[in-house]
Amino acid sequence: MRHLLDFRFIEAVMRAGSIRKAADDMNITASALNRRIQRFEEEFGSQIFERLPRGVRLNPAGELIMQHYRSQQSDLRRVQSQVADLAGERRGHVSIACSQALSPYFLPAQIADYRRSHPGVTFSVNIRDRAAAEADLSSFRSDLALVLEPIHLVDFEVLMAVPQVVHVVMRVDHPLASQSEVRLRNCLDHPHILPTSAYAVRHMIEAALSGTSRRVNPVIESDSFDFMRHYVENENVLAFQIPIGLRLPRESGLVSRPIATRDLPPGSLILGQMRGRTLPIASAKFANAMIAALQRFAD
Amino acid sequence: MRHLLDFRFIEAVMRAGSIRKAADDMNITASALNRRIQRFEEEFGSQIFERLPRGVRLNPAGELIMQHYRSQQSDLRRVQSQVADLAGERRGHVSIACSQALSPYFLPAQIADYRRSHPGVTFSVNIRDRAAAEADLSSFRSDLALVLEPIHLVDFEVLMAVPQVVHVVMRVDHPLASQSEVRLRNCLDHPHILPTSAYAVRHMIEAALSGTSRRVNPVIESDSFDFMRHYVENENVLAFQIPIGLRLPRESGLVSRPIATRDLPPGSLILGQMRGRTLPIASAKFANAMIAALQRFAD
DNA sequence: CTGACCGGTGCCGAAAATGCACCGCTTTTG
DNA sequence: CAAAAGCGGTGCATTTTCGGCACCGGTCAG
Repeated sequence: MRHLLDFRFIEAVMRAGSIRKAADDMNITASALNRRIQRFEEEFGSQIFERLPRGVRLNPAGELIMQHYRSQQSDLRRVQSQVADLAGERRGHVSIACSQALSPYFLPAQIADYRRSHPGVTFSVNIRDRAAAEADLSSFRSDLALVLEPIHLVDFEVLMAVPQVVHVVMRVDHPLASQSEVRLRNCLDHPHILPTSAYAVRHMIEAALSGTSRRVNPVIESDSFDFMRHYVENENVLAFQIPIGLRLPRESGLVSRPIATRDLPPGSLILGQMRGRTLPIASAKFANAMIAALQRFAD
Repeated sequence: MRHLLDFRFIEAVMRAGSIRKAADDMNITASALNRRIQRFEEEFGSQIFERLPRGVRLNPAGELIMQHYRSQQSDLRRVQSQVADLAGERRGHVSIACSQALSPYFLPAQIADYRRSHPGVTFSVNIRDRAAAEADLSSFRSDLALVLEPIHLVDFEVLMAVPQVVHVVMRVDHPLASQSEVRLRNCLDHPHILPTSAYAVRHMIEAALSGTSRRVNPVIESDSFDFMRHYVENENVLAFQIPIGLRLPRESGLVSRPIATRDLPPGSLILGQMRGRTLPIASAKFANAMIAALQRFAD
């Protein structure tokens, strides 16, 4: 690195014991080297070489300078190696803002899978509603966002989108469980619970009802899909969730059924970044891995 | 020092958020600065800035570079101070981050005393809350920190610790003024004012109450102990402060009483530096002087 | 004394850095 | 939708810096 050039010359002079010999070693003229030394001493504020009749020798200040140089050198090597690791994606950090639906199954599996091949990469996962996720992107708090039906799409650059049909979650003994697809209005006829209006599922359902006379009438509102999932086990109500956030084993006593898409158009689960931004290597690579996984999920 | 020039420019760009603004700040043209950045990135082997539509922003490699720069800067200052000491001139600079309680009496007295015997030594005093003080240490903005109850990050090295019993400050006509030691719960029964939660005194009181049903209920919250001290003169409320920050002459009309230590354990006033760092001569010597003074204070 | 070797300096040309004008692009503004 | 304003980046002429050459004064070995 060029900014350490003076130190390299100083080191050469120290080793050679004279400016002329060092100049010879470094393939420059003695006068040029001499001036470098003098200029350095002047701006450092003190001599670093003792002038002897037969050459020069480091004085105590010079010893300190050399010590400083070595520490500087080693720290720079450390930085460069860290950066190299960063670029080689053996190391790095990925920050991602995502909807709650991704938190139980999809994202843990994705990250674990990625980390099996890139154990040096670390992650920040922030659960955000769709407004906050985009805010995180534009304030650089997150590199990536994986959100259902984001709001603005202005600062938001879509990397991948997969449709998600909203499902209704209920106990197996619920009357609607016998149907393979349920109508939205039938859901509203039964007690149901809904996320708060900050969440896309609520927004989608209300948008679908906007042209009709029906309105939602939730017995419980919550900002936690996890809570709502588990509440269904305790009271025979209907909850809503998208398939990527669902995994209902037989022993859970719960089932999910898709809502007819003519009642409720599928929402888009969108992976995005801040528009125009060049992502860190690790984040870009992880985004590619997720795109592939979402592709498989959509099929 | 000229060899750190590139870093100074990089720092300017980081702060300004754009090359053009930084060029303006540094009194060169944008093209020259632009080329400097590009040349640096080329010889460093990796980009340092993300290019955004509205400017540039440090990327992770750039963060590492800046960290490297700060450490180099501080180490160079150390070397120069050691050299100055070598040359027999007692010069140097001490930068210290401290809690507000130190600002009225202890630190001015300490510094004035030190400067009587070392008039060539200059000082920077930065009042910081306990989180910011440690941040200053690790970013090399301060050599020393003198803080009540620091958060104890890993890279904080304790040089000296003295216990400080929290005192309650009130007017002489306050009902509690007749007691030589007051119970914390009695304080809460009277109108009281408190520092914001960034400060250790607030944190200690809330921690002491955490196992109880009592809560603080301050009529005023402030980040200025000086303001709070003087507010007590205007309304008959209780304020809190540690003894090192207190000196209440009779004519002030105020008195202070210790809070029972079984209610509120004493906090530790801690002098510390960044772990593993070799301080400049001036700072190390001043630290020793302060250690002696704190020792006397504790007795 | 002499020649070899040393650090240091004046001068001049080469090289590097800078300033200026301008490009292509995006965002903001009217 | 067009104009204006900012942004990073680039070609070119100019200025500044740096290196090479010749040379000086001093020390020292033989």
